[in-house]
Amino acid sequence: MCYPRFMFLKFKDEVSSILSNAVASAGFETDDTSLNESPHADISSSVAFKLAPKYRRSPKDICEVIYNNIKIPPDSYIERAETAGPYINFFVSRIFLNETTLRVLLDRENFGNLGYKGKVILEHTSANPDGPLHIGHIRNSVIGDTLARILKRAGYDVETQYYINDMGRQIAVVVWGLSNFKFDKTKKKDHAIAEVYINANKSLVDEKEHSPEVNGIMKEYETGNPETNKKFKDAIDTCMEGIKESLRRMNIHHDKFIWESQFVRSGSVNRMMDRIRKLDRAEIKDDALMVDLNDMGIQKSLVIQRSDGTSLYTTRDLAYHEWKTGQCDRMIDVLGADHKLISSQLKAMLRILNLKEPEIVIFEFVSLPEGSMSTRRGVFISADELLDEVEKAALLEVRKKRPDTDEEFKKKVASFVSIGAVRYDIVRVSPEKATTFDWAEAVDFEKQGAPFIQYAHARACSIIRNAGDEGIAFETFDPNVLLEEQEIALIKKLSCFENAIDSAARELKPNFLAIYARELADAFNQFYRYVPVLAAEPEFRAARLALVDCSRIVLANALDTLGITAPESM
RNA sequence: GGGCUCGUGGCUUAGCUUGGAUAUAGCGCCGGGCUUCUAACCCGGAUGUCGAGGGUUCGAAUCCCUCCGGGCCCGCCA
Repeated sequence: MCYPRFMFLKFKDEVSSILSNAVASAGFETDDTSLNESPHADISSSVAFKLAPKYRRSPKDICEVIYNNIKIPPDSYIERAETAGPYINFFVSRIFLNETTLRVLLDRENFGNLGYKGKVILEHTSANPDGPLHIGHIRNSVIGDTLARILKRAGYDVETQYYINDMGRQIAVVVWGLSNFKFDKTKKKDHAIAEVYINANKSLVDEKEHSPEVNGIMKEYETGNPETNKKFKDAIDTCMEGIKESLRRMNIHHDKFIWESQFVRSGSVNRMMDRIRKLDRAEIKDDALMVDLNDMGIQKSLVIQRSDGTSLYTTRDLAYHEWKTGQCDRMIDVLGADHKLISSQLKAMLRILNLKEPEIVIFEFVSLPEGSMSTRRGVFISADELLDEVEKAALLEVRKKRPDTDEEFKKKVASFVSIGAVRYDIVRVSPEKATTFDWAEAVDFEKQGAPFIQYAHARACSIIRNAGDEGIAFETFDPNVLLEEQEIALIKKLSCFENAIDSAARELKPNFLAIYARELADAFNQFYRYVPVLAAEPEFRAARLALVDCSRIVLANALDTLGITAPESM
């Protein structure tokens, strides 16, 4: 038996095509069927409004004429169409509902794969290795990792990269600091590096005579002094060990770590500068190489090469993107709002050079109630501290709610609940929203966050488990008996998973999926409350168990795509 | 000063790209529900000049303009 690949998306396509035909046979012309989601229907069209001015007739009138030309074939995903004043409302059919359940049970953990093809390189986090990740950095990490998971589920071959800015002044400060200040071996390594970095910065401000030493270190690294190289590598490896540990704790993995210095060493930065020098728009000003980007809407000239001949961050970033261009179909960079200007300069330069431009996902800053964070000044809340505190609060919660369980179970639950809560809180809000960190909110488990969704999944597992214990089978079932309002609402919601993945992948908006997951959990909880499963008559019981299994699968897929554990028990 | 961006009930927030039916949801508040598959749950209620003003439109939270407020950026830093 062969089921159509997409559920809700296919329904939408079918409505669109049937409506287009109806519009045409009614004698109207438009390429926009104006389909919208609506509380009044499964999908709704306001096409009559669009046609009204052109044909000088009332929307209601036009709507009526189009409606009379709608022909729904048998076996359609569309049950019926209705007019409601100027609107045409469409409703899904029994076939659609039945096939949705069968589709989920067939595809299982692959449900949601849209068959998109191509290689994507997604860069995220890329925090400077001068200290631990803080709560601003992990907004980048969580958005980036969730996007990578969404794109993977949609079918893309995704490679994630962490770009290590090892040639910046801040790393030179760390290297200088390591030979002048104590490295606290009792601390987690990235935190110990931060301590050195903060002390070094303080003394560089107080005792300005050390500043040339740092400049010297930087210069030696750019030219490639072996002894200096080793110092840099040791410092960075040390810090990255701690950063990777924090990322691992949050279920975040990078496929590759790319050092910006490799592009200097390989000569590709020099080749890039030579190539740019030959451009008509390039000019030498005070011995520095500049490019005029005024016609690209960027007033500021971009400096490509310093007057001493060395490269700049942007130049190296150009070489990095040139390198990526040859290896993928799409490049995505997740960057903080401070990179808005520089990323548009980068894109403009790549366009001029006829190279692939990255798609940039910008997220706004996370600040503390007292102001913005700074690793350099030591003003930040680390990801480790946040996770520790949230985990502590979660443990209290588990003790309260599951006093019957052993300590090991409680700790395990506290761990995945806290990580889920942190990830979900970050990913549920639009990246373009600037946020202020709030401890009370971070440790609040009352709100409908990740634990709400995880709990719905655990409930579904529990029913399946109980059915197994009682020897109740549901391999064969009749989906036609799923007629309760909550059952139908739940199946419709299951069918929208593909839609959620599709729009999140298309628009690079991970928050779409976060909202979907919450709505799915909501639909399942209502079903759970009103529709008995194990206590129902056998034919209903089998179909409902199948629906519970579908819910379990899609909840698990949604949680997995959000990088959050889908627990069997909590 | 210039550029970009955000402003939606007490708080957090969806929708804005592509204008359409009573503006989404959560927290908190008020009231109800555990002899029933895990109550980290469910149900009901109160709470909105969608920052302000103007414009376009049959119709604006959504598009345009002005203003106000917050954030970010404007280095031969990264």
